[in-house]
Amino acid sequence: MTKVHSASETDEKGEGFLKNIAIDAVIFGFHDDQLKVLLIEYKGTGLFALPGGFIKTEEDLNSAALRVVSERIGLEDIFLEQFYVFGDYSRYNPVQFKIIMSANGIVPADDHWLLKRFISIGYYALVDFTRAKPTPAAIFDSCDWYDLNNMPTLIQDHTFIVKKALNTLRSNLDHKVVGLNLLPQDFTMGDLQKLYETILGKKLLRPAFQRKMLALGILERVAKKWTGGAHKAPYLYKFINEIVDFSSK
Amino acid sequence: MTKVHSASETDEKGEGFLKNIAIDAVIFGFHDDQLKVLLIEYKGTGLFALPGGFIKTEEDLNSAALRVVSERIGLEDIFLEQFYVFGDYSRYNPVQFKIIMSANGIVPADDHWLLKRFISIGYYALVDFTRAKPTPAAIFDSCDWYDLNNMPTLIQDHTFIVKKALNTLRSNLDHKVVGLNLLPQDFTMGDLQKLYETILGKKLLRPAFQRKMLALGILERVAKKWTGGAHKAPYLYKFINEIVDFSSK
DNA sequence: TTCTATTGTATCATTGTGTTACAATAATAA
DNA sequence: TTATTATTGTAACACAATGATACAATAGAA
Repeated sequence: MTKVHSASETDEKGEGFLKNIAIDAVIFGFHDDQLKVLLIEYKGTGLFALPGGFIKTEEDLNSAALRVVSERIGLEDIFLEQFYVFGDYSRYNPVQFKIIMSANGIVPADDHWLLKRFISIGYYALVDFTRAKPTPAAIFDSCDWYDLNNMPTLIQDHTFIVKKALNTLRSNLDHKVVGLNLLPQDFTMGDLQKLYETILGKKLLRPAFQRKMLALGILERVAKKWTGGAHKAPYLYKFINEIVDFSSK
Repeated sequence: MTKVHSASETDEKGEGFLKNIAIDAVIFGFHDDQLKVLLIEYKGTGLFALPGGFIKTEEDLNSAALRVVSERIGLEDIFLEQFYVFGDYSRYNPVQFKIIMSANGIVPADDHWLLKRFISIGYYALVDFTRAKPTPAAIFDSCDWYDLNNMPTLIQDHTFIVKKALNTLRSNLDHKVVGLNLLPQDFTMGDLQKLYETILGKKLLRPAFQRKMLALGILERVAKKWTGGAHKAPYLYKFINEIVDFSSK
């Protein structure tokens, strides 16, 4: 939920946005053998949250989600997918939003639209860490990457939302080509394996992993090789085309 | 979308419900070797649609979905799961709802809440056909089962929603025990195989199917046998406990 | 008792995966 | 130049899962 970045969103009635519906985005990156999540911090509150936003009156839901994510990281080519809708009544807690608005000099009326109950549609995004440019909105103190297992406390049920997003990512690992979106253009088989191991939270056997990945037929060896340490140079790979889902196999 | 069954839902402002959010339910049943879907017909319009409803102000989203489904089939023990949120702006078409309301003697003002744009949260349900009791609401002419591949034309994007629900069901077939919810208490291995074949839309090999199902360890042989034709009597099985998801395997 | 249709399962081939082993190689050091 | 070392690429084997065929068991009908 609840990036409040434009004048219209602080409007008492929320004209121009759909009521009672928010989008929360779990944006995953991968760097230094760590899964990262993008979090924002509301100005002057010390409150951390997932990036989020609302749906404009004439905007497609998925477009709204893409807008919310790309505003935060400055990229357009993003893997983005709905994973769950969070709609328990117990999520409803207007107090925190009063604090956030107060810290921005807004004293909302009790029937301000942002203090109403919201159903939140959860999206998860996979982005290339090396190209993403975390960009805070006006009412954020910060917008940055955090290690998945070293996050600050988040508002509402956002920690749970991250957990659920990770579970979705894990179970999609067999069906979708995840690396395509989390790794730079070229990468070694070791890089890819590290990514998988980090997402799954367990070690994989190298020969079996390599054999399986090559058998998928979605990797292409780039003729170039790596330079670096005192050992055999690994191949660099890239993904062949835009095949993203191969669940039919 | 858009079962209009209580006085409050025809209220101009939609007091008591969340705005801009609807629930659409794809309720699957299985009978005569056919997958069935429950459809409703709006009174005096010839318009067919999925059963649906809205979320009460203090109601959990999933509870609302359960309420919507159980009101239609009179069962409480239902497998029910979110599968997608339909939120394209092109879904928005208030004309059909004017027709539906007119046919019920309501002439809505142009800003009637039901004529606003709705985001629809799609749920699919699996129910025991033999125990379900399709029950129309006051403003329906009918509420009945239809063969999945012989449905009438549906309003809005409801045909697409059914298609997407079926795809979800198919890809969940490996992870969830589907038969538990679509078959009566006791069934033969042939019944179970027919169900799988119907969902997947293709033939399966009998020995492999039987071996795999038995290996899952979720079936229990009921001592009784079948009586009927001029051949060996099959065993009757039932599902052991409430294991519904075994994706950890 | 014989015949027929269907069920339960054994069997074998093929494929996929876990595991170990080892040759190939890129830098460094002798 | 040659050995050393760390890592990569892949062969090879064992084992499990699955596709496919075959056949014995059996319930009713002829």
